[in-house]
Amino acid sequence: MNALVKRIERSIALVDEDRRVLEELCGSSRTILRDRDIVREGDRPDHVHVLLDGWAARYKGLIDGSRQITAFLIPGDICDMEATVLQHMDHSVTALTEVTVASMPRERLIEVARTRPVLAQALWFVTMVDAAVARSWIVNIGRRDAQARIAHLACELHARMDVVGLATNGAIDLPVTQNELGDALGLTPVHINRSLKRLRDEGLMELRNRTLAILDGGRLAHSAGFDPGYLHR
Amino acid sequence: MNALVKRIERSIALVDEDRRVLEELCGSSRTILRDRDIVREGDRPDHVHVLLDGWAARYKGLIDGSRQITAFLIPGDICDMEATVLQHMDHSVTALTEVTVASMPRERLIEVARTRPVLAQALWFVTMVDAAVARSWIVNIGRRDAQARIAHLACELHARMDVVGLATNGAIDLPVTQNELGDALGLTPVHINRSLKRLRDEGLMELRNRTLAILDGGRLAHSAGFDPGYLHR
DNA sequence: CGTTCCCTTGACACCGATCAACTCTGGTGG
DNA sequence: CCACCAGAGTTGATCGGTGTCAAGGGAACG
Repeated sequence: MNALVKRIERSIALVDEDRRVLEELCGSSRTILRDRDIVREGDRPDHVHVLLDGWAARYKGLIDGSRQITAFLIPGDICDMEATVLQHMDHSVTALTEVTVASMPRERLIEVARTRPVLAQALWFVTMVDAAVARSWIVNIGRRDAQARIAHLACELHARMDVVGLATNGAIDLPVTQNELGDALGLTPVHINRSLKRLRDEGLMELRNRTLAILDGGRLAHSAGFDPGYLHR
Repeated sequence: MNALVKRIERSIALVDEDRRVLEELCGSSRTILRDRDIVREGDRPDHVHVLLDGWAARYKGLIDGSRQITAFLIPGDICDMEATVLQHMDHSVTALTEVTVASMPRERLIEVARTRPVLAQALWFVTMVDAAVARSWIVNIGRRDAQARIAHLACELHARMDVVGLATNGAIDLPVTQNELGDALGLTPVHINRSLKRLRDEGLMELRNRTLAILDGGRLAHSAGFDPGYLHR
């Protein structure tokens, strides 16, 4: 089943007709290769993309060639809601793995939002959660040391994957390199590596073979100061 | 004139009736003292607050007693749009100065959004810009050193104040302590102070008597890697 | 005229960056 | 099947930006 629908129905009751309209909106999908951009800064896409499978990342590039990832996107996330109301994208979204995305025609989406209040509310909902996650990243990067930052991100991703049914008893697929983690957390890959080792040595979590295992969720969340309220499940 | 209306009309054309409805929504206003919270984490406010005058800040408190500011709010900004669709606030908003806020009844706001598509679009617009600013803060805190961070924030605030007509040739009122700047930028007040001194010594900007003077906008923006695109003016 | 914030400055400690080398793994082509 | 190679992970040594601690100065306010 469509990950977006699944995610929404965790929080908002849809009638059959809503669900049908939503799934029809996501009708046409295509696959994009790893390291390809799904949308790029400056674009004004006429379709809004929904991630159906795989991992993607929002990022902004800096003049010195580095980049900062501002969000990890998992199935059920919307890549470029911005495109509906703003003139152009102010950041890019890239595929971290091979992904499949659905394309919702922009005009049709706007019309649906106008004619089906519950779906409009659902779109508001996912947008606001997205913003809440961004704010929590500011807190994470601004106030926590490397180890807690990684731990907090692990908790967030596990919780979000759980919502769309992609978490199996304390483990998720996390096909993200240490380099990319560094770009997301404002740290160097070297330091990511050292901090992962400490988390592993302390029996809190383990990232190996592109899968993240939560070894002690309670202590991990505590050490990260993780409070899932902002995810609004 | 209402700062929210002014801000929206910079980007979206309103007919008289839209403007009238919007100003009526902002009809009842009150003033709140400095250091008082406007909304608090966990609240489910039945009114949505618009900042009409003064400065406020979104923040999240951490267990160790510190806090991270995730946004500065200026006239025309909405404090708690979250309240319209989510169960509860995931962060607090506090008054940095004495402020005056308008209270829009939640239900009435939702009804207006449903019946007046242009106003709905306007609400989307301010929400998306808010999110874009949050993402740019992630980049700022994640990738720039102290001096560039401060410079970038200065550029952002000047640009935003300009939109609502509160910037006068390179200077804005900025009634924010160095302590609060530290809470916003993930730095200690001591280091904020040193970095402000360097910015002053290099003739880039000056913060004194609660007013920010941009001395050399070009070099300041360059040193900060500031690209105003994300503000979508 | 004292008190309270806020700003300022110095000395020192430490977290994370940088630079560099090596290992491991999976994929590719001879 | 094996040799090679590129990307990713790992680890050590050293450097630098920022935090911490501490003390003092200045302005607003009762």
